[in-house]
Amino acid sequence: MTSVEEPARPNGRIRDAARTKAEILDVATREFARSGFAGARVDEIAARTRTTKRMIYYYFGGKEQLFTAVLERAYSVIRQAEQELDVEHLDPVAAIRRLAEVTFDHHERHPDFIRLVSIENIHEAEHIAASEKLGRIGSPALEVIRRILESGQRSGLFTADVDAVDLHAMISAFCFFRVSNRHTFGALFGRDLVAPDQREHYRKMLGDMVIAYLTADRATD
Amino acid sequence: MTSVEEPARPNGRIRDAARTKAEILDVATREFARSGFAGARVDEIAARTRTTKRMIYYYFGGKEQLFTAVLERAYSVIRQAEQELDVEHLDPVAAIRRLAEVTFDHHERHPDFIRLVSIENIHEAEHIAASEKLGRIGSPALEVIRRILESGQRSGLFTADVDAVDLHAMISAFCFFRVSNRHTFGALFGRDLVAPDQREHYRKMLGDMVIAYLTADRATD
DNA sequence: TGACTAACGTACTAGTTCGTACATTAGTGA
DNA sequence: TCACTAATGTACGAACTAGTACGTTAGTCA
Repeated sequence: MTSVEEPARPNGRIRDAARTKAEILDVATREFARSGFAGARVDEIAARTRTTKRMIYYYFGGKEQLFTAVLERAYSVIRQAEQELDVEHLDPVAAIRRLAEVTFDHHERHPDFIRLVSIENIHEAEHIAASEKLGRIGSPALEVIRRILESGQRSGLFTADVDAVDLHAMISAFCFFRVSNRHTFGALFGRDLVAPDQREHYRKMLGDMVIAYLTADRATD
Repeated sequence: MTSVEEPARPNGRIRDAARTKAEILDVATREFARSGFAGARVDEIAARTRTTKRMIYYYFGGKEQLFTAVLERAYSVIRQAEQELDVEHLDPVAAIRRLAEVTFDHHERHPDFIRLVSIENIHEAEHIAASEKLGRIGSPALEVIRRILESGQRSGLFTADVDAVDLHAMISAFCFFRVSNRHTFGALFGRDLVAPDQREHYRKMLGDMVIAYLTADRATD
């Protein structure tokens, strides 16, 4: 019997379900984003955790459900960011530009999220479809866009025929592509779309594009 | 010894290197696009072919090189389509719109290509980097864009500060996202971006967006 | 016509990978 | 304080998977 004051946990074993669960999700997010669903290894995820593979199955049930949980958490982060959007006090043009910039920034700051969404699309969104939390959840940004658009159209600043979901798709497309296709685009055209010194350039380009589209007088056909 | 007239090849075995190779590439394209690189199974690809797994290794060397060969062929198809682009006789506005539409149509017609590119981005374009055929190949469309832009800017129709690669990225982003993110977008917002009855709508939207951006008078900062 | 080789097929293996049976312990409430 | 359970760890197995060793045959050219 050693008289040395041992730390309270001789085996280094602490119990903290919440921490363990969160740590698994953190590591799984990185691994799935890095290697795709099939490419990610359950053993590898476990190894990068302070716990064991057993715990992944204990808490999540399996690889598939783990990926779904990763997606659910990733989407909840973006939804939270969108909820903090505060642009209603701006005039429509400034509000839309601000919204586009926030979207732009979020995509840039969360490349792992972009990769997860790309991967989920390869799997035809089957995990989203199977998730109760994610089905048809929409996004807070959509409501904001709807209100800004309406205000801008009422005042005659914006062209009348633009739909909120379409505008959201347009903004997302630009932000998403820039990050998701960074590597092939860079390899083929020799230009890094995510280079730091190009950041302001593309941020402005997005805003200019959206505003130009919204304020152009289109020939009615 | 049967006296029945056997077909010329009693074992059904015909030799045709070109056909075998092409068939492997066809099947591999579908399988990689469907399941991703790690998710695709060499045995499955072989099974869907009239030949055997042995031939995949005989002609391509391995799974990795097979994927590279699939990518090379897929890119050569789009480059060929772009080379047939004939818009130089149009005025700049019409030419850009036409170019956008051709890009739009090509993306819609080749969803497997989109998926392969998404997958290659998950792998950070390592196969493109390793391929002699694909490194920095650019695209014929770029040269076309360059010429139209120059002409439009010279005549004062277009704003001066637009770069050809950037414009190509803008057009590609819209076309690519619509196909690549079809499933997650549909699941989250309940709208199918590739629904046939929405096709003309989005095609027009892309053209309007690009022309609006190119002809807008931007406040210089 | 017969020898040579490119093209092809079969059967197998070594290593991997998801998942689980079973054992153990930390905390907690009676 | 003790029993009970949620939380955790270990060891293992069945199935899969990329890749290969070895044998065979169709076409062609000397």
